[in-house]
Parts: sequence; structure tokens; C-alpha cells
Amino acid sequence: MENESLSQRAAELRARIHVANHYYEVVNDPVIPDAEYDRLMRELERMEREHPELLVSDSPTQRVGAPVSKLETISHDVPMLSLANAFADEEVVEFDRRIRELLGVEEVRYSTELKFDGLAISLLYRDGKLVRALTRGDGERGEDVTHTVRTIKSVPLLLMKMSRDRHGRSFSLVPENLEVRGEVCMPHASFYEFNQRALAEGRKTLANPRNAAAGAIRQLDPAEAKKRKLAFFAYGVGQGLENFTLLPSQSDVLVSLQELGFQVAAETGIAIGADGCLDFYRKVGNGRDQLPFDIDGVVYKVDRFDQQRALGFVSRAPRWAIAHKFPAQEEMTVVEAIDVQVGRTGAITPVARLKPVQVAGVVVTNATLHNADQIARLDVRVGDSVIVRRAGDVIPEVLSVLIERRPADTAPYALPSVCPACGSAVVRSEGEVVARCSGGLFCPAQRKQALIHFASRRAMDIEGLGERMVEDLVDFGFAHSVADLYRLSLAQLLDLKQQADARAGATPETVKAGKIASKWAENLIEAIERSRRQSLERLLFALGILQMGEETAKSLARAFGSLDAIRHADPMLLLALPDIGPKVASSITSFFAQPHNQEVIDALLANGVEPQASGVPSAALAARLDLGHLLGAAKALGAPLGRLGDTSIGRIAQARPSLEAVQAAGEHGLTALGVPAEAAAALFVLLAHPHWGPRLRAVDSAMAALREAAPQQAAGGPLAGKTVVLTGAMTAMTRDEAGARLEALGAKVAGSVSKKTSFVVAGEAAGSKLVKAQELGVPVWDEAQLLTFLAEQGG
DNA sequence: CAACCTCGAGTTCA
DNA sequence: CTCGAGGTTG
Repeated sequence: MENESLSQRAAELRARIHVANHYYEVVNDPVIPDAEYDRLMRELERMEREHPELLVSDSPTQRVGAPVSKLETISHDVPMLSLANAFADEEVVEFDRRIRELLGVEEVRYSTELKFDGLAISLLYRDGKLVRALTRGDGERGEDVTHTVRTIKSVPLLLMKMSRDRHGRSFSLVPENLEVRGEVCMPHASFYEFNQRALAEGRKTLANPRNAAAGAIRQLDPAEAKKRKLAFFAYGVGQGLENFTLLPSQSDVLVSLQELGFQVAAETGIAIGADGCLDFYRKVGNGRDQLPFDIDGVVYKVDRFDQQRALGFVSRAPRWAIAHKFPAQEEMTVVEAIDVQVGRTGAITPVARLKPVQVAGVVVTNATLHNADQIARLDVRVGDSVIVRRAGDVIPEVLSVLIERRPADTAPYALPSVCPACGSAVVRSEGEVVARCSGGLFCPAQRKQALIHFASRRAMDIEGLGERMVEDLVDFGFAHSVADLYRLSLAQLLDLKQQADARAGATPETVKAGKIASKWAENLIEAIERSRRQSLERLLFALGILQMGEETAKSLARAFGSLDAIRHADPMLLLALPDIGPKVASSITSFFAQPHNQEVIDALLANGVEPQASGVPSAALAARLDLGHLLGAAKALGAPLGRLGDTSIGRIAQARPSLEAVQAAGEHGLTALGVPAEAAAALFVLLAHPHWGPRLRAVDSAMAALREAAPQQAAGGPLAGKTVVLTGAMTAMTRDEAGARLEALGAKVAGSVSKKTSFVVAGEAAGSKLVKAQELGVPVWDEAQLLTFLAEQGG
């Protein structure tokens, strides 16, 4: 009897607190005084303490639970899709036009909403109780962050049908199963308050509200998350939409979500057609600064669900919605200094050191000035006030100088004439934009960059060998060239660590204990060991040969199959290969012509580096390795061709696969092909040349050997002649794997979208390439389509 | 030789 | 991501 009235009282308290909390947090119109709220809370807490059997998980006292040990990754029942983006008004007009066309209607009604700059979260309710909160993750799988999301006061732990008059609290039916989607963000007030306190207490401040919110949500300890006072705004329903069958539109669902206790942005509304959307965009844009939280644009969704269903999806994004982003934010700041960086190739890059400034959500302190031309164009000087923006919302860029704010005593900036790292002359060759340090590997900066490049993920992929480590290795003389890496011993690494710690002036407490240090050193040795058997194409790329990127390295490695063949290859042969012209060929040749480089390669091989041959030569290679290209290459290298012109070369190449065949046929064998007698004679004079003759024959037989190894044709693969571009992240396989499988079917996998692209495979979070594909009308596949296709073809 | 497609190189911040 | 420039193609 008494127990029953106690539990009734507890239920009543919980309900009153839930309602009060809802009006305070969500409606922003408190129904009871703070003191009264606190009193109810205390009473409930006391009852729960004295009668633990009264405790239920959705009690308002239970927002902060125990810390978790790690974040679990869980699959979304319904994937969380991304939205297509629009930046210009025209794109919105086009979006509306397409929708009207597809639906065959005159006019479309849109739900207009804010695009929060926070992080997307899915909330799962069972029988009205919050049971799970997941981050968006990759859209397919997210992290379980229920423990931190529970601490957000505007996330209802329990759903109730909140009538909108402030006295009513009817507990009418709530859906059995409902997934609510929305955005968690940190309001400016919370952000400001948190940082004020952090400053006062000497703790680290948060960089921006977005990252602060993301960081808070991913905390293991919910108490930490609670301190950041986050907010949640609902904008849609995932699973459980069937609960709203009586509601025919998105805007109705938003109202209904509000009635269930969720906060929905007040700015949300309805617009008719593109004009209505653009009005909304401008209105929100103008009021953006007054909003209590950050947004990075607005979203338009076709309002009617029947129309949404009719429109469907394109490659993981709904066709019925688009995000209209605000332009990259621009800010003013001051150039405090202009430094230069020395790159791996010696490129001297000026960098503006800026007075820290918030631009589009992050604090920017550096901005590249690219090169001397750019500096001259802008006339940036130390002390100038400049406008900075984040290009493509990522990389900071100096847009312009505010001349009127320039201090009196400034001078135009000039690049240093000597390298700041080694003192060698800085040279800028004719017609080049970049200035380079001439010190080569004598320059410590270049040596460091060369090592960093060598170890980087896309090259030899030596984990644990990052910038800091390389710095120490070079400074303390443990590594002069990349080959030295393969001579490092455990003892040397520990010695290095000690010296580095000593230099850093580390106190004994901050120095890692001996055991940890040795574990670290073992790991590095292990990583270096693994890299010994890295593929040939990676090794070629890792060597840092100018103009030798991943693509060139790949095609060279596949064509030749061995490092030995490449390092001794005749430039004439290189020049005959596809995608290698005079610049690339001479860069490769001059790299291998330097005794020092050959020594390093010898040392690598002597220390157990065994590059693995990988892949087969491309079919394009075989088609290209003919007499015409051989003679073309010879001509480019200055061979005396005399009267042998391009037309004659073409004619000969058509009929004769090799020099051998030409010699067998003799001079009149050529004239019989319609080649002028002087041209045929010139070729034979060339072949008799003491230098060019043997060289041509040698390259000719090398070409024959490569041709031999190359596949005869893309033997009619199902994708022969198709060019495919991959973008975004795949879930079932990596992009590289997907590329390899497409290539196996005869496709050419390219890096950028153009008119010639046959189709684009767009994974999750696809960016500009997807946009470009849509612009050019290139077909787009999603990952599922690709997998189906591969399964069909792969057998 | 001009237009076009690609690739290489450099860069920022959390 | 963006710029510049190398290479290919019509």
C-alpha cells in the first residue's frame, strides 16, 4: 500500500520534471521557477536513494551514467545518407527544375530547414524510451554514444505527447519504435561559457563549437560531455516513419516531433519553388550571426512524402533534397611574418604566419602564399591586414590585402636568395613559377623531406616514422640517406631517443619508461622490416624522383617488372613509353645518372630491400611500343634522321614491327611501302651510325621484350575501353581494391572526371567529383551497383 | 598548336 | 583541394 503510493509519487515527480525540462530546454518558456524545479529534483533523488527499487532508466536523475571503456561501432538499421550540395543560386534553380520535370508538376512545395554545423546523430526509441544513440559514422555504421547523448537536456529520455498549451500534459500514445534523426551542436553561449571557465582554470580551450560538440559526444565519460551543455535539434525520422502514415509530409513530421518533445529549429518553414527557397536562404543568411549556434547552410526537402518516394535516390543521396551552403567565410587578420618552407624537391614556398583568426569554424594561423608570383600579385607585406578564407572550406588562402590599413614602414617582400636551411643559392629557372634550393641532398631540409616522403603511407608505408622521428634521425646523424634506415639497430634507436629527450630538456617524469621506449623502438624496427618487401611501384615512388608520382611509378614498375631494368633503362626507351615525355624522361634519367643515387639504391638492395614486382603491364603499353615511337623518341633525343620525316616513320611503323624486320626487308623493302628513297636511305645511314645504330638496336630489342610481356589486348574485358572514376569511401573494399578489380575487367581507372569518363562510382561522402559527374551528365553508380556488377562479372 | 585530360606537388588542421 | 604543367590528341 505504502509502496504503491511511493511509486506513484515518484512517477508524478518524473513526469513533472520531464515536462518542466521540456518547457525550459525545448520550448524556451519555463513553466515553473528554477527553485521549484530544483526542489522536485532533490525530492526525486532522495526517494530513489532511499528506495532504489523506484529507480528507472528514464528518470531525469539518470542522465549521467557510468563511463564506458570504448565506443562500440554499430550498423544503422536505415543508412544515414548524405545530401547533394549547392553553392550557387543557379544550382538551386536547376534542382527545382529537375524535380518539377521528374514529378511532372508546375510547382513544388519544400520544407526549408537549417543545416547545422554540428554532428548528425540517430536516436532510437523503444516504447518511448531512449535506448540508443549513434553517430552518423560512414553512414552505414556509427558509434554508440548513448551515454553522452543522454546528458543533452534537449534529448528526451522519455517521449510524451506534449500538448502545446502550457498546462496540459496528456500522456497519449507514443510510437513503439521510432528513430529520430537530428544534429547535436554546441550553442555559442555554452561554448563561450566553457572557454571562459577553461581560461580561468588554466585548462585548454576548445577551438570551435563544432569540434567541441564532436569531442564531447565521443567522450568516454558522460560527466565530461555534460559540462559542454550541448543541444539537439531534430530534423527527421529514420525507421518508424510508418508511425506517421497519417502525416503526408516532412513539415508535418517536424511538428509531430515537436509534440513528442523534440526541439526543432524555429526557423524551419515551408517554401514554394526555387524562389521561395532562395528567399529563405537569404533571410537565414542575413540572420545567421544572430543565431545562437553555427550553421553552414540551409536544406531544402521536397515536402510531400509521396513525391519524395517518386523521386527516390541517386548514389546514396536522396534526389528530393539538397543542401545550399553559405560561401566560405572570409575574415580579416594581420600578417605577422612571412616564412619560407623547403619542400622535398627543394621548392621554396612562402607561408604567411597570421594572427590567429577564426575562419569558418577553425582557427587559422598559417596560409600558403604559394610562390613569389602570388606574393607579387597580392603585394603581401609583413604587417599587412589581409582577408583570409578557407578555399573549398579546407585550405586557408590569402585573398587580398587591405592597402588602406598598411602601416607606414613596410617594404615589398622578397624571397630569400639563399636557402634558410642550408645556405645554398635559391634559383628560379626560366619560365618556372617555383624557386628552388639548389642544395639538393646536401640541404638538411630536403633530406628530411625526402625521408618523410620515403616513409609516408603512400610510399613505403613505414608506420611510426613521421616528421618528428625523421627530424631526430637527421639531426643526430643516424640517417643521411634512405638506405640508412635499413641499417638501424634497436640499440641505436634507444640511443637516439635518449639524445632527443635530452635535447628537448625533458624531465625524468616525462621521459618514457625504458620498457615503453624499447617497445616503441621494436615497433619501428618491425615496421621498417615490413617495408623491405614493399612493391616495386611504391619503392620507385618513394625514391622521390622528380616528376615520378604514383601513376608514373606504377606504369614504369609494371612495364619493366624490375628495379634493375629501370635503373639502367635507356632514356630513349623511357621516352617511347606512354605518358612519359621529354621532361619526365630526363628527370628519371638524370636521377639515375647521379652516382650518389645509384649508390643509395645499391645500399638499399644490400640491406635487404626486395621490391616486389606487382601487376601486369597495361594493354596500352603494348600498343604503344612500336617502331614509330622508337624513332620518335630517337628524334627527340637528337638522333640525325636526315630526310626521314614523320610521314615516312608512320608508314614504316605500320608495316614493320621492329628494326629487325626493317633490316631484313632492306632498303627496297621500305621503298616498296611507298617510303621515299631518300627517307629509306636515311634510316639505313642512321642504323650504320657508330653511336645511334647499336643504341637503336638495343632499345628495339628491349621494346620487343616488354611487348612480349604485355597482354596482347584488353582481351575484350567487359569494361574494355571504359574509363572509370572512383570517389568517396567504399565500405566493402578500399578504393584501391575496387580500382584493381575494375582494371582486371579491362577498365581504365582515372583520377578525375571529364567528358570521357564512362561512369563514376560514388561511395560515401563523395565530393566534387560527384558534383562534376552530375554536371557533365556522366552516369553515377553507387557501391551496391558496383558490387552487383563485380559479382556478375567476377563469377 | 590548341584544347583537353591527367598527373604531380604542395598545403592546413584536428 | 587547387594550381601548374606535362602529355596526348584532333
